[in-house]
Parts: sequence; C-alpha cells; structure tokens
Amino acid sequence: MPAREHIERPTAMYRAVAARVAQDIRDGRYQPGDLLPSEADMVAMYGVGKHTVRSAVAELRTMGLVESRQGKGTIVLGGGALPATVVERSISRTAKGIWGVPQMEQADAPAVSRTTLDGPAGALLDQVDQDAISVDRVLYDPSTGARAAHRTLIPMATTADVPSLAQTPDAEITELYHQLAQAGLTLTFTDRITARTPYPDEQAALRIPDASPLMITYRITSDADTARPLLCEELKTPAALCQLDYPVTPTRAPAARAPRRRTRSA
Amino acid sequence: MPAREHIERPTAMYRAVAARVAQDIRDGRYQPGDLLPSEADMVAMYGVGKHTVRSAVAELRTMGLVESRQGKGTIVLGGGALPATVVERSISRTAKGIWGVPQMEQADAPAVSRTTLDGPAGALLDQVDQDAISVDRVLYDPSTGARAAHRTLIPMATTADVPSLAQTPDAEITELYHQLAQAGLTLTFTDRITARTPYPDEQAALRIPDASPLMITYRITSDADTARPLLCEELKTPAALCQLDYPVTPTRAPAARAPRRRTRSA
DNA sequence: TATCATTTGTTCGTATGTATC
DNA sequence: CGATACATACGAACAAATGAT
Repeated sequence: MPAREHIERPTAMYRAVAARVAQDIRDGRYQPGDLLPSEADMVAMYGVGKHTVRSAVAELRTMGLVESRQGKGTIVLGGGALPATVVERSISRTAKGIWGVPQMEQADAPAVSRTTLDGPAGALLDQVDQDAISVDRVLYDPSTGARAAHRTLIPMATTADVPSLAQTPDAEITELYHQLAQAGLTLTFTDRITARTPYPDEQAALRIPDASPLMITYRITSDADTARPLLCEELKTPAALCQLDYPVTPTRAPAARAPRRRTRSA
Repeated sequence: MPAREHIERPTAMYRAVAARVAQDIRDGRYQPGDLLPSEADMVAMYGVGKHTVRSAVAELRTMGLVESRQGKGTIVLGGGALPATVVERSISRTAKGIWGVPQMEQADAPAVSRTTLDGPAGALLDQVDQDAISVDRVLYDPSTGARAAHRTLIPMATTADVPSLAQTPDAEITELYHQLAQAGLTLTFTDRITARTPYPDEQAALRIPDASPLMITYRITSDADTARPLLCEELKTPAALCQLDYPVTPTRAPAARAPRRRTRSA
C-alpha cells in the first residue's frame, strides 16, 4: 500500500456532511432510486443550518451521485455502473472504397449550413478561418434513448478537389468516404477524444443529466500520401449515457511516430 | 466604483448574471487571465444580493469558464482550446509477440496489490467478484505536467494459464503482452471510454482543475480464438489536460460484430 | 377540479474565518 | 499589520413544483 498523501481539509461542515452522505450511499444505506432525507430532516439530523445542507447536496450533485427535483426530493442515482449505450467507433472495409461505419439512428433530417472553421475542429483540420460545409445531425439509440450530436465538416478546400462532395454533403458518411476514395485518395482516420462540462444549450439538446460531462470525438480523415486532412466528423455524446468502443488494431510499422504535441492555440 | 448595469430577469437572477458574465467572457470583455470584478463589485453593478452573485460565479466555475481563489479573486480561463497533452493509444507490433505501446513517464514505482474485481473493470473482464493482481502507477507528461492514473488488472484466472505473469506483474505492459503471446495466445485489444466528474481523492491525486471531467479508458486484452478477456488496463486522464488519440484502422472483415449492449448492472 | 402539505429553488440579510497581497 | 476577496455558516422569507387529498 503506497503512502497516500491525504490532503486534510480545514474542516468545512458542508463537505463533511457531503462525505458522510456519499459514504452512506456507497455503503448501500441509501439505495439507487431512493430519496435522500429532506433538507429539513438533514438540518435536524446533523444539527447544521439549511444553507450547509444545501451546499452538501450541491456537492453530491456535482459528484453525480444524486439528482434533485423541486417539489419531490433528492434521488440517489446508481453509481459505478457503465453507461448503457456503446458507440462503436470501428471502420470496416468490405471492398475497395466501400466503407462501413456503425451508426445510430437519426432523429431528424440533417441540417446543412456554411460555416467558418474555428476552434478545435479548425485546428485539427489545419484550416482555421477557412470556409466549410457543416452538416448537423442528432443521433439517438432507440433502445436507451441516448442522444448524440454529430457534425460533418467538409472544408471548401476539399470540395475544390472533389466537387461531388458539395453536391450532396448530407449523404451518408460512408458515401462521402466513397467519393473521396473514387477521387484517387487513400484514406486514413484518426480519432481525437476530449471531454468537458456541457454548455446549457448542449445540455438541453442532448437531454444530459445533471453534471454529466460531454465526450467530444473528432474523427479526422486524411490522405495517406500527403497527410493532408480532408474531412472532420465531430461527435458529442453524454458520458453518463454513452461509452465509446475502439478496436485497437496493432500496426506492423515500427512505431514511426512523430512526437506531434499540440500547443495551445488560444 | 463600477458603473451600475441593468439586467433582465428571464428565470433566475443568478442564472441571468452568470449568462451575462459568460457572454462578456466570450465577447472578450474579460480576457483569459483577467480577474472578474469582485463579488462586492458585482453586487453593486447588478443590484443583486451577495448570495446571488456567489451562485452566479459558482455556475461559471462548473461551466469551466473561471476559477476562484480565496484572497485573490476569480480568474477567467482560456476557453475552447484543446488540451495540450495528447495520449497516443496506438499499439504497434515490431515482431511477432513484441508489442510497442506509447507511454508517459512514471512518477513513482508501481504499487502492487491484490484486489477483488468489481465495477466496470470486473464487468468488462467478465470476472465480477474474482480475485486479481492490481498494479497502480501515476504517469505524467514532463512537458506539460499533466498527470494520469494507470492501473493494470491481472485476473488470477489468467495467471493460472500464464504463471509467469504473477512473478513480475509490475513489469512493463509490453512485457506482460509478450508473456501472454509466448503462452500461445493471439491477442486482440479493445478500448472502452467513458467520463465522469472526479471524486475528491482523484481530483487531489491528479491535480485536476476545478470542475474538469475525468476520462476513463479500459483496455481489454482478449484471446482472439476464444474471445476470453485476459487482462485489463485502466487509464484515468483529466480531460482538461489530456486528449486521447486513436488511429482507426479499417478492418477487412464485414463487421461481424455481435451487438453486445451492456445493461446497467447496479 | 381545487386545495393543501411537502420539498426543493431562489433571494435577501448578517457575521466570521482565512488566504493573498 | 491592514485591506481586500473569497469561503463558510447562521438566519429568514417567498416562489415553484410535486403528489395526495
């Protein structure tokens, strides 16, 4: 057992209350689905002020252990279990230029618009401030109801080389890949994954439970010969509802990996 | 004394204040590194109570826009940029049975212990309540200071087949793979990724900035012939500091994947 | 349908502790 | 040391949602 440097907090009552209740949840004294004692009850139970209890419960909420509902109470959530929906991130190739991508159902028709590339997607495409076609979809898993936001970004520089992309940008992703392959390009794919706390609009659109992070995946499609990025898929999934699944295929090359370390661009 | 600014009330005053300040940050009126006006100033600026301002600032903190420090003030963080450290998740094979895995530096010597498999790792290994050897490491990226927690779980069922694993469980991961391969097993790898709000101890151990999610990756090593899971690597990375990078290699097989959908186990 | 008790959400006030400069 | 700023904690009151009567 390694010496664990325990950081002693200068006693904060609300943290102590939160830790106590959290332990009670882990010990099973409060079962998932149960209601916690009401704020008034906890004020009496622990002999502290209402504000202290509220801060403690807020702590439990941001820890993802409970969820509060006005007029009803504070519900204990099931802790530790993996999210139900598994998002397959593999790509299969049935024939030359024919790509298979596991997909979720679409909630609505895709929304096509013209945007300027900025932020992470622009940086990864190496096309900051350049124009692109943006195709937005809301995906969902019928069996669990989990929602995800999908965006395809097609830089205008790519449509210049492969004009057919601009004709039907809202086609299936596999079709876009097919068109790129038919233009004589050899495709390689890289996924870049990060996570953050969702914005309020994302929280509403994807029905994200309280305090659950958002996982964001950028799939960059590049040309193998020139290493030039051609296309970007952005997928936003609520971490509480989705896992990502990657089959890791060993590469035979002796790991000729350039140490490409991204520097903070803003 | 700052000028007094009027503010509309859509729903909750503290949300309105938070939205206003968030917009000011996005519009560049508050630059990254700047200090927000003090709580007392904001009370005067917006004509609201101290509690309302505190709730608004708390909102901004959980949104990841600012960070508060006692005695100093509330600092505006730089938003939108991708985290600096890129964690490569590829596996290369230089020769038969010789595996290459990109790795970060180790902070300390590995800690070996005996545990009972439970939670997500146990479920993914299909070995709930079975015994296993656990090897814990703290990794870090010297160039950015980012820390990550790595755990190797070796089920006793696997050491029964490959006894050498139990001899030096704290060897390099590649060495463990090598021993499995020498035992006549054909290895396949799958990564399963999720994210959640970190626990306080994780927050302290990994130096996670306020309200940043934790990304958790499970790499399951299985035998290709029997599809039996042999080994699990668990990697916890702070999302604010790390991205995960996956090269997606298309599989030639026509996606003969069983739709294994996990159900909530607790 | 309407009323009512319960429970959380929001807002105000005040006071004290503690870290930073 | 003092001034400033955030953190914690007590109090009170009303609003809004919920569920049962």
